[in-house]
Amino acid sequence: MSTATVSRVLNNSGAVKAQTRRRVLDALEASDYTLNEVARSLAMRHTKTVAILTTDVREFYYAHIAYGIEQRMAGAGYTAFLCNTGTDGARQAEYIRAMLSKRVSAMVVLGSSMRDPALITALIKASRSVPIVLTNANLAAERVFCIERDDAAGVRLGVDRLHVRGCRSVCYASDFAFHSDALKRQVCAEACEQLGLGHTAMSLWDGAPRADGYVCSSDTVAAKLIVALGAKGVRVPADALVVGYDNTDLAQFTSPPLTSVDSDIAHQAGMAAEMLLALLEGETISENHVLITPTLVVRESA
Amino acid sequence: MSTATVSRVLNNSGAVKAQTRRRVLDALEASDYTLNEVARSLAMRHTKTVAILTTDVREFYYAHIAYGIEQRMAGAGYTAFLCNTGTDGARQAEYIRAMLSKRVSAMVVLGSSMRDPALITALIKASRSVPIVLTNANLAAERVFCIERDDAAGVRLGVDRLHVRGCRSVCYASDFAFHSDALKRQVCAEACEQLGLGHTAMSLWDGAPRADGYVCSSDTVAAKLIVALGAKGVRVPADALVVGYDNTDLAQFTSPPLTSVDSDIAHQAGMAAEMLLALLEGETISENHVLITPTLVVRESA
DNA sequence: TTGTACGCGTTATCAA
DNA sequence: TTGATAACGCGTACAA
Repeated sequence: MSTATVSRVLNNSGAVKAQTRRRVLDALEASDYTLNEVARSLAMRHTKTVAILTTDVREFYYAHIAYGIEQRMAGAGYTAFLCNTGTDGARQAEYIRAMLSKRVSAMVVLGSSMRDPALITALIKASRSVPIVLTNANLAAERVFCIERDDAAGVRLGVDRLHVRGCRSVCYASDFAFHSDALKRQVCAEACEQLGLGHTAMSLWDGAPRADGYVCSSDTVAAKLIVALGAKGVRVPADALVVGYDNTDLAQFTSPPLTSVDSDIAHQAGMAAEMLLALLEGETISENHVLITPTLVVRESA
Repeated sequence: MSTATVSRVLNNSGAVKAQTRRRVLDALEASDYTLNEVARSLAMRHTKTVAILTTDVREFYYAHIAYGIEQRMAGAGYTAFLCNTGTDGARQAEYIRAMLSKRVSAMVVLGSSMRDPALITALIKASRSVPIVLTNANLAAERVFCIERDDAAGVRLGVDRLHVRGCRSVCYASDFAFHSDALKRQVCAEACEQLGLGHTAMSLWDGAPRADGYVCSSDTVAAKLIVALGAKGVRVPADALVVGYDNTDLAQFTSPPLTSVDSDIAHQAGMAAEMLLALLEGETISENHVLITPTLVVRESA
């Protein structure tokens, strides 16, 4: 009963006589022994863990992606660390260093604006030692892989819908909480111009400018907008049309229910996980930037 | 430059000459060295990690608690594992064993029905080696600590409100997705009886029985109910009153906005984290069952 | 103030 | 088929 033999039965590695195997198994049972993964990790030089970094899991969108990734990785024998980094670059870099110290096998970061230099340098430094996948973010670096939903296409879907329904002027409504807002807003303006539509943008807190169609940055914004509009006597969809974004549960519960851009979160999480797994298998993937095309789910608000 | 000296500057332990310290620091800088926490963990026999086990982070409630716990623990130097266990006891037990192998310093499990024997035995076995805190769950065991919101009080708050507003018959509405439903339903019935109110219960899918007041198991259920009621020509709050539960973001966006039972999630997460921390400090806490008293946030639906 | 040497619980190599 | 034994990278007595 040497440690070597025990290790062999635990890992089904090497050859061991059926009789001794039984003996070991029994002894293990009796002594409520639990394998020490940290020792194993040290010896094997890998931990079978992934770091999930998000600004805030309380966000519907991130909670769903985090869930999808954790589940898929768990199926492959990996365990997930959860990091709520907030939006401060220094803090995010701190988390990244911590995860590197923990020797995670890979990292995935959900939807951070890639603007803060502290974050960026930490990320590309990290990319030298572990595979990194970004979702809803874009960073051009050799060994970091990005999965983005195609927000340009998503916004265009919304504008087209408003156009088809006869709107004359559309407004991009947002609380500008996310880095994706800048792009969306711009795309919205361009699409309107192409279609000959009037265009404005608003922050929710500014009070609504006059428009007969609204493309919102999220369902939450859309819901708030409908309430705000209602308070001014503007009824949806009779007087104005509203398109939400993300097609969350909320879209079913507003009145009227929201027409919303759906970006297939589950699919996105799945892609991220598969990419992670492929990278961990050592596969070399050539395309390090994939775009997810959204669809429009039509309900009553537009 | 021996490993011992390096270790000393890294941990500020022992005495080391300022000059050598500088020399070590410079060398570290130059060689982009990253401390190996797994080796340290093995040597120190603790990992500074907590396991957060939840059935599903996509649930608003659990995402918020997980967030709160992760943040507080991170502040204390701990890292969090995220486990989406689902509701199957065997699978939950599997996750618990895995976390034990990873040598987590503590575990917190969010809102699982403590009915499955596989879960229970795994949990009390685990409690022999690490501190365990349960939130929204109840398990009488020596070294397991529970934090529960007082659902009895919460439901009573709702029923009282309906009573005060003049309802004659109330219905407990739920999709019966959670283990807490059984208790809530029963409490609702008792409260109604005490007040001389008619009482029924319904699953959302059964079609609404006739009542002029509804206490719901969640805001989501309340939102669905309002829509279903509307389809039958029953207007809220004119024809019937509806009370939601959890006071989530959703409560602001339904029409009418929901009166909802608020259980102060942030507070609950805070308590869980503090308790965890106290336990990790080796403090012996006598009361292993604390109840959080909810309040009623009044809006327009009741 | 610094360095040497051992232990933490595994896996892996090599003899037996 | 099995058992010593050397890593893995860190803290830490203990000695220098």
